[in-house]
Amino acid sequence: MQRRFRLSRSEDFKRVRRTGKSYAHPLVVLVAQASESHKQIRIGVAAGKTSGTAVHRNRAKRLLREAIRPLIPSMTLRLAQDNTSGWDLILIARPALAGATLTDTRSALTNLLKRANLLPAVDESPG
RNA sequence: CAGGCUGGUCGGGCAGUCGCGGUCCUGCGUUGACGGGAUCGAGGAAAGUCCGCACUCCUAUAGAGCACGGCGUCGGAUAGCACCCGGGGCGGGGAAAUCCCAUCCCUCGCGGAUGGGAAAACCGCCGAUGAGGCGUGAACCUGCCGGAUAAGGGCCACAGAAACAGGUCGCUCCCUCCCCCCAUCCCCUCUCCCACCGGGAAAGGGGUGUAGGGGUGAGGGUAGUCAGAGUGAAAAGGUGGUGUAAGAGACCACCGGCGCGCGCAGUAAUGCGUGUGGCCAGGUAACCCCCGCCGGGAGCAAGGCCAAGCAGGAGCGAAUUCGUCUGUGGACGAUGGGAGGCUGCUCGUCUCCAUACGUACCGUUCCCAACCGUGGGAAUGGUCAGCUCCGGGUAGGCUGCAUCGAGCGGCGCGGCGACGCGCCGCCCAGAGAGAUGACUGCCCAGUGGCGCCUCGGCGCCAUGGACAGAAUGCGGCUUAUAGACCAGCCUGGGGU
RNA sequence: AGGCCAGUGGCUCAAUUGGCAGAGCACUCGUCUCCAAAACGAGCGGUUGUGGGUUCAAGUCCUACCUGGCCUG
Repeated sequence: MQRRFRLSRSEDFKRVRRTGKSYAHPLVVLVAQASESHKQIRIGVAAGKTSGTAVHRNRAKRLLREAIRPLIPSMTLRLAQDNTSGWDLILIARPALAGATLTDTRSALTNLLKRANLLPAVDESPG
């Protein structure tokens, strides 16, 4: 995931965390909010101190980025279908993510994105 | 072969696919939220932040004093360092294996577990060289380091007479008093001898007590003394003797410690030897303190630059008439005027202002009323178009900041070493919600299982790689770390 | 990045100049009660966060580490 698709501003994080809608999973938490200022998907990744030391925090964030990377084209397709505006997403790692594999994380993310109505429900093979 | 210690190196490798960040180059009928290529991309600790620096600001080549803090054996190394290197002193640790014995267990053997012990030689230490004693004695590792004579203060619980110094108990000496014993003297009784006036000897009892000797007890002393006094972590050198009224380093022999002098070794700390002196010299300075040395403070979220905006500050700053309506407070319109925007300037156009300053608004102080909110009065200060200049802090962008450095690698030389010098070669991560990841295959250590035999090797299968992620940089230290390899040293056993 | 503080029984806290680790609540047992509660009495419960050091002696002093919390911009 290239850097320009990432959420990086501190005020953006605050706004999404305050007004966005959240979806929880034992491995990860998704917070999503529609945005009118741009027409794309921006994704921020966070791992708190409860995730462990710096090694574990970095590993959790890499895992989340690698897991959501193949799901971005489906989401853009879905947004093109709805002709809606852009979306800001935040993925927050939970402590159990340290022992998870890539496939576990990817299925968890697919589940969350379908619940958030950000993936085409008909498409059963993402990526 | 088994085990130990120390030092050093590495910290999985190769290939493929997808993905991320930096730099450079590059493509275009589409200059894009576009594509392509090359190259580079975590560590020995990046960590903790315990020290020392570079660099930046305060703020100026941080210079002096005080306070405060840190450090403190000697020499060296270094830009610097308290922790680096090499010495010195004092202290602590130092497995197992081998042999023997005891007990227990079992698959009964040259078995295992636990506990205890270990000769000679050699070595180390104590002991004047010795005799003797102690030690299964190693390699090696590790903690600490100014001053408590001869600046001063504090503290040393409990116990103990006493915690550092005079005194207490005690031991002596002297004086006084009481008592006892002995000797002298006197008297009485009995026995024996000479012998018959009597004398002598011995035993027992009593009395006297002046002078004499000894002992016990009590009281007292400007007396001597610290040998002894159960305690305690610690009690003023140790052992033996001389000596004395009693004692004591008071004196003597040997030894221990400290100070001073000399000689030798060493740059020095210090060590060894020797002479001498007096034993007055308890511990604690990781208690205050004294001596010597060092330190200005803050930190890359330091600091610099940029655009916009805001708080705030300073300054400039114009003043006409006419008409209509009216509740006479004002409102509207016109004319010209003022300030500014658009522009390089003029014209033009647009916005705002205007006798507006008052029965306005905002504060402060005082008085009155009121339960409060508040209201009334007085005094006093400020504001009332707009523009110009200065101008923050935070957030944002650029920078500091990623190639020139206390830099890295190799070789050689010097040094025990930390390290230094010379030559050659190289440029080596740089983000900013924070890049180095994921998957697959093979190999390499390691572990487990199975099979084969020459009994420690081979083959197959499965499993499988720790601690940990740069954020201004660097040098030490500390802490975490699966394992692998190399070198040196030491102990024990076996073979030759 | 820098600075500061704390860690003591299950919980909340004391411990003066280094000198026998304590209090309240909780728990257990007993008295009281028909039974509880309350009250009263007794008891249990500690490697003072961990390691090393100084000292005769460490909760206290020094040092290294671990955990938790707070402050500044």
